[in-house]
Amino acid sequence: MTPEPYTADRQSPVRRPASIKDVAAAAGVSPTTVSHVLSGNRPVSEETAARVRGVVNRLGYVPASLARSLQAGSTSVIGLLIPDISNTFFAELAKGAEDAAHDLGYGLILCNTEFDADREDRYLGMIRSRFIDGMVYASGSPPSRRRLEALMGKFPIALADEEVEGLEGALIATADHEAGGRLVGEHLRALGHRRALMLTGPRALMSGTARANGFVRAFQGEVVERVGDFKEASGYRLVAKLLEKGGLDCTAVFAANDLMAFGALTALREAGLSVPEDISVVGFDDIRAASLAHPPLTTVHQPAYDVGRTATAQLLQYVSRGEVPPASRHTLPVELKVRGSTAPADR
Amino acid sequence: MTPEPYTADRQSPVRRPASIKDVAAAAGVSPTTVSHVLSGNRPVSEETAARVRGVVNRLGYVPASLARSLQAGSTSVIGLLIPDISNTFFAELAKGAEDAAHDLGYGLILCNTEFDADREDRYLGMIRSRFIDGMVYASGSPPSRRRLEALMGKFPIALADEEVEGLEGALIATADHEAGGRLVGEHLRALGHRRALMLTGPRALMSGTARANGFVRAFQGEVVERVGDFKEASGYRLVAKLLEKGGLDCTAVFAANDLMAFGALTALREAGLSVPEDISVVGFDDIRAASLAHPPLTTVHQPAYDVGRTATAQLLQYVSRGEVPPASRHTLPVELKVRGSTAPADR
DNA sequence: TTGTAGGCGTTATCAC
DNA sequence: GTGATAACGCCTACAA
Repeated sequence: MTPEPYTADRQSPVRRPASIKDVAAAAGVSPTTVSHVLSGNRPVSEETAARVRGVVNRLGYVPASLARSLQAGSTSVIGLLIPDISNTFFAELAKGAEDAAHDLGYGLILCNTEFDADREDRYLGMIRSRFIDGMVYASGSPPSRRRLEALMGKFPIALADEEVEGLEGALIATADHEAGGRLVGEHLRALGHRRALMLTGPRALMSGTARANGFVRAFQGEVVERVGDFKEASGYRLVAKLLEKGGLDCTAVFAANDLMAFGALTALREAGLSVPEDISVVGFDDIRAASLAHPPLTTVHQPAYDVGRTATAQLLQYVSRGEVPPASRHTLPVELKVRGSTAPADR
Repeated sequence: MTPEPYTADRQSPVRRPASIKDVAAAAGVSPTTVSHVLSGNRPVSEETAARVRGVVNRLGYVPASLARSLQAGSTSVIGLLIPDISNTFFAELAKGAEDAAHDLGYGLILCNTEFDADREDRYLGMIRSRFIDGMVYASGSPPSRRRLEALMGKFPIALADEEVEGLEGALIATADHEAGGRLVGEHLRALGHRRALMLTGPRALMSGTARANGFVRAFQGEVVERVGDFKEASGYRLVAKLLEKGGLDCTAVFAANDLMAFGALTALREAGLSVPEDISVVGFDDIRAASLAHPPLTTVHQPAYDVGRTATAQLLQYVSRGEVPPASRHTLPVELKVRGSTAPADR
């Protein structure tokens, strides 16, 4: 780099953008004044201000946010960590988070991990290196727990829709998973089901445990459990494997989320079983495709948008004051959506 | 703020994070040495290095990315602008972009605009203020064109899956929209349809124009056109309104994307029409819900992941050299997925 | 093998 | 109403 700023003007090499000094020099004032014209932080004579604004426009000057943030000690940007961007449940959650952030003048960065620990690490690095001021954590890859633990307390983090086992003292906003499980249990029991297959998510997640507890308690029947990973493929695989080994021996399936329920649906269909005549299927989340599917999926509606919005608003309340958030919990109500995938167990 | 860094140790106020100076002082070396121990940019005696690393761990030192970026002149982060995060088409595109970015050591920020011009502006501001090194633009809100035009050429921007009318000299990666339209036209014609309703996206988008051109040319029948906005609700509204006014007078509907096709499906069902018996429906994109829906939707499969990946890889090729990308175009193949929502037009 | 000094672009403090 | 100066935290010539 030569010390002459405005020399290189060929094609490709990006010209060095104008800095506040360039503007000041061109306007015949000090950088201080330029800064104040732009921020309005102190009075500037109208004449000077007009001249400065002219130069700003002519040079296309835009303050470097990096320098500004470095000096301010914060970036006014937070992150939202989610495991699977193509699950529309998280998309809705993200919308809530985005709206809450924008309301308070913060930017929101969406961080998608694909359930990948390395990727999660990379994104968490953004908060450790203070590229972002805080993080809403809506992911749930189990191996991340220890890392999370080390981070919380040092950096502003809020948990959305998910709790991590053993992690306490956190700021948490979740749906009422236990109630959701209970609603499903009661529904299936009322339909006469007495033996159900439960497809869960990874063990370390409290949301899953809470759902399972609520379900088992209310169902009061036999429950076969299989552990999956929230992906459609795992719902398919678990059911297909049981089918191979001589049948499900159940009249109902309760999947940890709608995606896994879709996988189960496909496996059942391929095995020649009809839903809900031969077997009932229930999901969790109530994503858009649930009502579109055939048959329309009975599922538990989670207020995804509100969960995202609440977690983010809570977090920002502390971030904006430069404080680490205290423990606090917000539990949002859920609702059972009875659709076409469940029916009485009399055959 | 008192000048003593390590005093405040109460509860909430976040303690000032350790800086390179703190580490240097604690290890009895200069900041330069700490920097080099961490970067490996010049040899450091093993003894010193070990001591420094010890202090780094003890203090939990993480270099401030802002300061690093300010000095380096780039952040190694790029953005991806999309209009609708809950459309899984964009989710897939984002995955491709994310993979390409990570492969080259770049971070990717997902920017969701909800088709909102203000929000798009905010996010484009990140590139003007150099918070990010470049942007993959996969949005398509028409009013943004003038802004985009001003930005391209000054900042590294690539267009993914979308071209904006009149915007030339850009780096572009899209699916073959025209071929997609043609495939649909041929398919419907072969089924005996002669009069079709075409639900388009906003006019300013070239992708829609290309699809329409391909369709009209291959269909060789009468085409009624209605302009929508890519949202499910608009597909519903347009069809419902025509139905109210005395029927569609068409045997087939070609929607600009799957979401609008779903909306059309709902409106038709509510009017007591069956698909495909009474009327055929075709979408575009082939999102996950398309094959799940009832009936499964005939649609054009776009290689969303590859579009995102290609656009991003192309962009980064120039960003990493500090160059503004030249004009170039990559057109990716599409594929017609014939499913249950289309049938012969003989009734 | 290590240290000193300057600069990245801003804003806050202090002085006039 | 306006300016000089320092500081945010880092990297990297240049020097020893």
